[in-house]
Amino acid sequence: MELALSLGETPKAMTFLDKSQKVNFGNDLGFCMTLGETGAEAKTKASDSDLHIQLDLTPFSPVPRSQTSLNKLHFSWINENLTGESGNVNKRSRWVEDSVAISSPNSIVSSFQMDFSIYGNGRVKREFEGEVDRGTSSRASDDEENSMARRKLRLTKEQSVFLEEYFREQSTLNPKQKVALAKQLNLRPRQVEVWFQNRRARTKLKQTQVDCEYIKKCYETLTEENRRLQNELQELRALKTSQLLYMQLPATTLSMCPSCERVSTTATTAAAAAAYPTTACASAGGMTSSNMGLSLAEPKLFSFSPAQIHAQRAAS
DNA sequence: TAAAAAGACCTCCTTACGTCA
DNA sequence: TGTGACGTAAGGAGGTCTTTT
Repeated sequence: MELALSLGETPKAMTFLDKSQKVNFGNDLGFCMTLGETGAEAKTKASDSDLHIQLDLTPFSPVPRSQTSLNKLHFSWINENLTGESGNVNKRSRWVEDSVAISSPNSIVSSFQMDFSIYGNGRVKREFEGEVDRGTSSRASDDEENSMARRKLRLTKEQSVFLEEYFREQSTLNPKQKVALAKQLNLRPRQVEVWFQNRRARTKLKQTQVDCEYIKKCYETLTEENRRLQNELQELRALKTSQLLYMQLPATTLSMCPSCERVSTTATTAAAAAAYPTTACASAGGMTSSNMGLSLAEPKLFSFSPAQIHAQRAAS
């Protein structure tokens, strides 16, 4: 394990481009913390006597994973400052805000930035190089700047993880928190803001997908239930009809209207009167089950074939 | 005190870019 | 090496809310 701490005036303005010159840590993680202005500001103030402080921690000091959610990030410095001795997550927000509150434009603290460019596994992130290039390249043409403005900068894994952890606790940021987070992660406040906006959109999209799946399952379940109930209802109706005929109607009162060919009980019953209220049906000469040789005892009571009906008509 | 203007921030939609199979 | 799918950073439009004038 190696710890390198640099305090004091730097011979030149520090930029995060310098990390390419640092030790190759192999699988270890490099951690560069910088106090001072970086990027364009650092470039423009390179000749100033501003104090620049750079702290390199190589690699991360081991931190127990079990303390707080933040500890899982293995950002030891953050853990100490954001979670405090009690590990109370609420302290993080307070500290983040305080870090802004105590900042003044002229203080060293105000220009504090933390480089989260972790270059492990020999993989060098170029995002910040582009960021710095963009900021320091005052000689770039407007066209180049315009094209760079749209250039997409992927956040490092560590930045994303940290933002995710923060988002898990609160999905929105107030302006102070936004600025503080941006400073910690060496991002622009706008980037932090956009990240939270997109993150909320992703959360909402996922929730919508989950809701859709749930509603779809509910729909399928209800459709099946509805089909089952419809079948049951049909059976019950058939059963009820047959019971009514068996229990309430005499066998000889079943009749059929020759004109409309509908089967009914005799017109003298209330049920028949309700079923065939027209005088045509009532006076047309009903076809009784008795004169057709049918019996209510037979299930095929209502099964009159067209030939039967035709024969009955001809006879009448 | 009410109304208009300004600004910040949000959601929604879209675009552009980086990554990966 | 080229390509399409996918994830995501970022831009823009339009709405809402708060503050200022």
